[in-house]
Amino acid sequence: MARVRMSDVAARAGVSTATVSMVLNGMNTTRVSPQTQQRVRDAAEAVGYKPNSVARSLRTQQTRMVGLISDTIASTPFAGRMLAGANDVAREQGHLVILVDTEQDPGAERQALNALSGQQVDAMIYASMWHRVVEVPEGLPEDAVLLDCAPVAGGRAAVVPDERAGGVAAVRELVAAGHRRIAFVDAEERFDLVASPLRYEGYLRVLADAGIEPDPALHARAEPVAGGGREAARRLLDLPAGRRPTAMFCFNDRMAMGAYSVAHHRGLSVPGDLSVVGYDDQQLVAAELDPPLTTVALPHYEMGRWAMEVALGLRRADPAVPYLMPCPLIRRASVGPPPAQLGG
Amino acid sequence: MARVRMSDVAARAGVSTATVSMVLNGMNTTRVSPQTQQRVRDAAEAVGYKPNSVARSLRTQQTRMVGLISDTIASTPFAGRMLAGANDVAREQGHLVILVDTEQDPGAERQALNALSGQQVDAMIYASMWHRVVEVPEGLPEDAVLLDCAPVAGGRAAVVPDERAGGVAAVRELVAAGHRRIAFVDAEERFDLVASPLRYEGYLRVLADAGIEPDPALHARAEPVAGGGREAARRLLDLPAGRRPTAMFCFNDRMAMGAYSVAHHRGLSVPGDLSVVGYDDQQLVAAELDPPLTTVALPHYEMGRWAMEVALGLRRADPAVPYLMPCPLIRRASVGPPPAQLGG
DNA sequence: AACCTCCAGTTAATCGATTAACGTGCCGAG
DNA sequence: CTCGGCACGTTAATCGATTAACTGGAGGTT
Repeated sequence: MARVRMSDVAARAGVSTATVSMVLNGMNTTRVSPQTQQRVRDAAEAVGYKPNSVARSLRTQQTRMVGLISDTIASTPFAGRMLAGANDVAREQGHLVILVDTEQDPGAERQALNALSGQQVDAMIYASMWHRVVEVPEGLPEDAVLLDCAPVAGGRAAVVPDERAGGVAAVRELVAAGHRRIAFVDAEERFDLVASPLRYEGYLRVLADAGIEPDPALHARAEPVAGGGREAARRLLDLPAGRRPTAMFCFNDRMAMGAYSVAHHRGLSVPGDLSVVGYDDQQLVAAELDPPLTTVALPHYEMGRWAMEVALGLRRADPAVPYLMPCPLIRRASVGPPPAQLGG
Repeated sequence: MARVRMSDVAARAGVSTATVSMVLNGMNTTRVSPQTQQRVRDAAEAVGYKPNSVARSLRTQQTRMVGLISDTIASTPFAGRMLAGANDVAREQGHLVILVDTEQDPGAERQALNALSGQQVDAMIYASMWHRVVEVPEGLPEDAVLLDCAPVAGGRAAVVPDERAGGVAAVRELVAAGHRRIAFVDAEERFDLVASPLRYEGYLRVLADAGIEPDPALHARAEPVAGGGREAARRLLDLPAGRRPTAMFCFNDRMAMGAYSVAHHRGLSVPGDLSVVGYDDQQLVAAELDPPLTTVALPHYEMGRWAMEVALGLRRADPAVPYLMPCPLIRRASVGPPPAQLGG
């Protein structure tokens, strides 16, 4: 099972390895007669020749591999779509991706950086599995691309979701359905959670455009999980009749799940009595809720593609400011007009 | 920014590259005086030497990289945990993993196989993102390890979840709580879906052990998503009072979600009126349901570790039969005793 | 005839490490 | 004195491809 080398092909075709190399790579084809080219190709086929990319990489100083460092593959189900986007572009370009998970351990991060640069990767992507601001690790190459995170200091190519526009789209959907008392079921404050304030800005903007006075009581914060969503939804639905929201824009789909379950416990129908919009378009969740959840999708696949395209030089990025990837609104069945008795 | 080579270190330390290599790799250390060793190390440090793994790999014929081919990174949120397990072991062993997603396209699969073998990977793992029987792609090395799938023809190292034991654990939990009318909310039949019949076997086994006559009406099949779960749960709860189940073992967490929502619509409380056990322990879902779902975890992380350990020769596998990884029962709050009026 | 130009390849250096085989100087034993 | 052996390294071949520089001969020009 010894691998067959180029010299084996050369011997069989009765030429030098230089000729084999040229023919197989299509370089300087004018210098080799068509007959010889065919002989070489036949020989390669016959012996089952597969080029050794390690040797080639050593010589050409290009590995056609890109390193993808991420802080956590494990803990989020979004990772997959991001990897898929990056992977697809890499494959289209004949590149391979080396995946390293540092589990947010700075030691592992340094080690990974070393391993990848030792491996002579052609490009590098540094990915966060949820949108945040990161301290760029020392030793990350200048031309590395940041994926789903923005560098504290700026100056790097980066792509993040356009959270504000997403918030706008979500709330606009609710306003368009006729709602005026719209709650924002927000996540608790956290220094590195950049999504929350941006989505809130979007929310406020739409209210302003619609001439709706924002009611601070309708901005409920809780832990961004289903339990938090339930807690916040309860507080909101406990408000006196006139101040109670007819719609909730939730920070994420899990909080929306919580809102659903409180509504159902109180005998409120979604969207008959309460409209809900989520965020994330979480796989295997948003579409599975009853009714299916209208939500804003986090463009993980697209961001993955973008990052890889920039990394491979297929697309230019402005290092001054992160690229904002649009978050499309996914219309399902959790938004309807506000209930009639409150309309009048 | 030219990379520094071993010869640079050698020049600075005033020795040959052979010496540098020996010192830095800790080989034959007796043949180099401690002073020289120190000089070499200092020189390496001073010039910031990082070994070039491409060159090393060419020489040693070992790349310290393992190829991980998967059919779909994108479409399942389980992928992450599997990758994480594989990655952790690889890292512990100083290996890197090259990830290739073939998107179940046989062309891409062949291409990936070529790319990886050309890349001279030291080992290879072929992963499916859900448990099934696969036709091993032509060209997959003999010593590749199958992850979350079993080869139709056998004869390969492989690891899959122990679905039967998982079914046993789930149903035993229900029996232990006092239930005797236990439904199995199953997936529709599908030739390559191996989990369903095995979980059903586990279910039947526990009933037999407990002396409970299985009722065919309690084996409900539907599409394995929330909608299917709702449909099946409705059929089951429409059964006449005496035949109605007091507990449901659901094929997956999504079907369990469906069962929850039907129960709630009918004013039934979980687990007061209906106990539910799921399967998968789906991230961001099972624990977030209200009440949190008791379920059987799919051991993705552990299977990922196992596969990588076998691939790297850390552990022996029996190629005759897939290794069955235990599926632990995760106790949360959806199981209780059956309602009293049916107990007497 | 002398010189040039193509054609159709070949030779050999090179990428950056690893490692088997080979010095050298010095000391002690016989 | 001379040979062996050790301590401490060095030389050079090698991994498998790529590619700049070269070659040998046919044919065309002046």
